[in-house]
Amino acid sequence: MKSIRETAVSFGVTPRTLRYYEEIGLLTPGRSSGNQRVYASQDAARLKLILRGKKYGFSLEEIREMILLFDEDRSGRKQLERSIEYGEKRIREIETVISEFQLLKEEMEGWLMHFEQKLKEEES
Amino acid sequence: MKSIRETAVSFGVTPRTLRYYEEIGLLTPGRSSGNQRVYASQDAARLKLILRGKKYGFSLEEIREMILLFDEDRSGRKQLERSIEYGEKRIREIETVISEFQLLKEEMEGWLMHFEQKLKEEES
DNA sequence: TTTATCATTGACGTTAACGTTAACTTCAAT
DNA sequence: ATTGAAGTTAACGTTAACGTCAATGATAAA
Repeated sequence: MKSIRETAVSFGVTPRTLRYYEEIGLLTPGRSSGNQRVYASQDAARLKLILRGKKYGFSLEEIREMILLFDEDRSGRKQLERSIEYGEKRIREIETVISEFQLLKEEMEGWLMHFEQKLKEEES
Repeated sequence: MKSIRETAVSFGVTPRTLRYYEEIGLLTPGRSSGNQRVYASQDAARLKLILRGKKYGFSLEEIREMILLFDEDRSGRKQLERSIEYGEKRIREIETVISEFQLLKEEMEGWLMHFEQKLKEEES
């Protein structure tokens, strides 16, 4: 059971971020006798999931939808499969970005060779 | 020579976007006798560059800096060496981005497996 | 020439994801 | 018991990248 600051520090975020995530329904930590937030391991696990999702370019709203679908639909797996498909679509998009960057890199290398050639011409 | 709407439509953006890009110094189209913006092929080329940069996740500010550097390099032909140096730096940066994206893709596949595993647990 | 669009500048509105401040309350250590 | 750090809610502030008027001028089609 950790406090809000301990949790925040261990995940590299601010307390405000944790309160905000709770505000939009992404986290639901417990409360102490004095009404202070207490974060259990399940909360930490969910936070880890959220931060990973963010890293992968999902908006908090998208992450919320995926988590809610998962929570609400434990018996019906149809929605869950759709969540997975959604993620796989994202992966394919990333693959596209990678290949485009590779193209850009090759373009730039060609552009550079043009100048390197000019430089050599001036040396001679 | 195209009007603002023609240009916007052909690039899939709105006129507001083009005015905004001009406002922050990303585009500098000419003006007609009646003070209306006219977009030449150079402007279209630059717009293409901007949109490609956006697609790769660069902010407009980052794109602005890159374009300014690019312009400096092109006008100062005496600084060929520095141009090449800059280009090589950019290529190394792009290589970093590519490898980061590849890592991201792998991690994301792991993230999805979290859901897929839960799916299998429900099956049993 | 008269519409019917289209364009211009200026200014305020919008959304996401928090930051910041205020005015308290609770906790931990002395 | 006191004090200083940390927590609470509520509400307003911030930034990027435009969206959306409003008032007015320019242009193209019939």
